[in-house]
Amino acid sequence: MRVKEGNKEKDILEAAIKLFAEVGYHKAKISKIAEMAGVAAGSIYLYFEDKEDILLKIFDEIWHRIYLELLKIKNNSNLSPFDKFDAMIDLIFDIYIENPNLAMVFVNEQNHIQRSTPEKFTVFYEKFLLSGEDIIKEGIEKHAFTNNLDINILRQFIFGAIRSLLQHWAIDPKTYPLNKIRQNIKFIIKYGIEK
Amino acid sequence: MRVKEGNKEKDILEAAIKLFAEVGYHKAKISKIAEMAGVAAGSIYLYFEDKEDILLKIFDEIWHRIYLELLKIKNNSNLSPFDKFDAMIDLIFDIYIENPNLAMVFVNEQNHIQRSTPEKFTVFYEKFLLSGEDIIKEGIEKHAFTNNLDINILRQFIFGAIRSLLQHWAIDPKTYPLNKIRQNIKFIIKYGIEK
Amino acid sequence: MRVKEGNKEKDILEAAIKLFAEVGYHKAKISKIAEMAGVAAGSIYLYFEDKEDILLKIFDEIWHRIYLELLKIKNNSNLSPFDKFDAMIDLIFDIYIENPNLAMVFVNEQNHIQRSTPEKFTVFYEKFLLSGEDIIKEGIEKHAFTNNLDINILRQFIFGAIRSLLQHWAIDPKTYPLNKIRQNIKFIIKYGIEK
Amino acid sequence: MRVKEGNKEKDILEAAIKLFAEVGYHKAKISKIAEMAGVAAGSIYLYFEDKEDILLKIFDEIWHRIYLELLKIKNNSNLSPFDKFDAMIDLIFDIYIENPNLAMVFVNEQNHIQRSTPEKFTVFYEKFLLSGEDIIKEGIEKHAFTNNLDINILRQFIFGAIRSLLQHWAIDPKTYPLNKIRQNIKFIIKYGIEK
DNA sequence: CATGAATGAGACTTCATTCAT
DNA sequence: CATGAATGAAGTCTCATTCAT
Repeated sequence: MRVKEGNKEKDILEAAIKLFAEVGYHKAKISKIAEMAGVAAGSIYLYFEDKEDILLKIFDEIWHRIYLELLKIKNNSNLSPFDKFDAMIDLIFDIYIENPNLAMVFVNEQNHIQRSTPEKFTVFYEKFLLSGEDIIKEGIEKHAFTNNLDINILRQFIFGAIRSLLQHWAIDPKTYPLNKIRQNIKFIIKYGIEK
Repeated sequence: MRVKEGNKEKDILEAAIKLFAEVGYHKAKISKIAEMAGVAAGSIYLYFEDKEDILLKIFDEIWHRIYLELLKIKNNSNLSPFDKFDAMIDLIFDIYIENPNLAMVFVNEQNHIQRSTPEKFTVFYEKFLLSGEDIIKEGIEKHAFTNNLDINILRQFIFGAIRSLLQHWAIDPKTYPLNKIRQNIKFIIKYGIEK
Repeated sequence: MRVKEGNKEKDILEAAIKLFAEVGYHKAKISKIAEMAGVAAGSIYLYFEDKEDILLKIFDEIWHRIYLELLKIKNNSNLSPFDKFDAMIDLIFDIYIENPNLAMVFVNEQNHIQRSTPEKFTVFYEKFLLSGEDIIKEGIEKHAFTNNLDINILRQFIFGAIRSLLQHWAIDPKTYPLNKIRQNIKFIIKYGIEK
Repeated sequence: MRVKEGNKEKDILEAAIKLFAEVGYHKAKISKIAEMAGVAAGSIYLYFEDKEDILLKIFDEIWHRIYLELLKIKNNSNLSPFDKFDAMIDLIFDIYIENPNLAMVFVNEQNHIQRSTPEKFTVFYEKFLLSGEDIIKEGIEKHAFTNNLDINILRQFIFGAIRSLLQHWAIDPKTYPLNKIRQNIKFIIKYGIEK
């Protein structure tokens, strides 16, 4: 009959996302996360192995959600390759509109965590990439997308660009309004800059 | 006996670039940098204010060089907008081909340092961005580039994409060969993926 | 439903003996003892004041049993001084044959607990020593034992030797088989090593 | 031209011996050792890997010294088996007379450290035991010592007894004066208690 | 009596930085 | 200028103990 049933882990995760977003993973102190989550410092270790495990679980959650959504898009036979492509871009944006702090953590710490403990990094990231690849492949096969491009490179190109822009939006939303970013990204990737 | 004179600062900088590339800024120890540079740990503080100052100077040097090169390109009236655009892409690539470790530091730590002490961050980065903007503006004015895009967004789009790809190349050069990356980037940005 | 009644304290004590034997007092965690005893961690504090109290009660039980047995031996007028001496040695061995883990705790932790909280240490230890002293005194008075020796020293000599050997037996029973140890101890103490 | 050359490590070791003797290894805090040694807490880690390494080095030093002395005794062809035996007992006593605190650490912590990290435990202990064995073997071969005893058991018997007595002496030197202990030990081991 | 989630004091250890030489 | 031993603040994590249920 625990009153807070299932809430402490979430509280900690949310506090961590907020603090990681504000000061970065390395400057975020466990004691501060605990304070923000309204729990004792030691309690964090009831839910997480160590500090890095918090970050790992943040990414696991993000990528799990993104992956599941992308799967729906990929398997939706009513959508054209370009529809799917647009939906894929929207997907990422939508999730981060919900939680701008998550965007910050996502863009700033993924490199760190992925290099630091690649073996523990969420499997959903890899699955997501593969599904994204499938969508692009389908576009090429259906002659909607050019076949002049390497899929690996294209994939990283797109996500690198998005990541960078989300980061700037999170810091300075006025110069980089989200809808404009979204439109611009879709436009460039489709048509390029050539007039 | 003046052979090494004036080299210590450079030695430290090079050692730092190497180590930051390998393990990241936060896990790089001053004592290790000193060892790699062949100087005493204390000597680092003769040339740099503190650990962050090393990173700051690395970025200052990079962006200074890039900026000066971009200025030449921008002011070269023999080049068409697309020539200038290509040259700008090449510029970044060329510098990192020289020093792959620099690429790693560049892509992994710029966010950190830029948010951590924005007031100290190199002025050349801003100058570089402005010059890049000028090149794009010129392209738009000369009706070479589309005017459907926001310049700020385009700029971050391009650099985000490049940064991400350089990072992947540094980790896994076989899957992401540099020349292919370069060609693909130029192609997408110009023409997009639509067939 | 009174089947287990009164057993929890014993369960905890047995679990503690096992764990203390395996990893030592300081590395034994209350939570692990609880798990091994099949009770909740908090329940341990219903039966014991604190962690040290568990150890105290283990020693209390051991020494109480040993003391009572020794009293019987001491007061058995049918036994010669050497019979009593042998019985005293056997007594200790017999108790530890029953429970090797107890031997480990006994030999490893007695020093610690005796120094840490001497005021709480079991009274039966002191009583045991006094009874042992009586047996030796009787042997001297009856001219069975030499009177060249200090009783205090002899007492510690014997128990130190036994403790050390029990410890080695517990770790490596093949090199130190219990019966051989027992015989050897009796022999040395009686006759010494001189041929 | 360091003033304190080579002294800090010794200061720390001596402070650690003192504190380990007083409160035991587990209750001894690094910060307290540092304070007693007159160094900063962090400085301890310039000389020792971690807390356990301090204990390891204490034992390494003790056993190294004992072993070297025992070697001299063993190889001294002027000594009879009993002379050698007596010298061996004296050896241990002499070293601990110099430093009673060392005796405490020796008797209280050897079990702990030997079980905790046996792979790191000093090699000199093993060498010492082997040399001690040789002396006993020689005594048996020369028909000075009885051949009714197992060497392994005898060896542990002797050292267990000595260790226990040293411990009591360290706690309560009046009841257990060192010379008396020494004499008694030699007597019992030679002749036993039988009159 | 029993539980076990929660606590929080406290320990070890790291490492950027200093400063006497 | 150069050194590198020394510093000590600060951070992560552990675990005996408590207490609301």
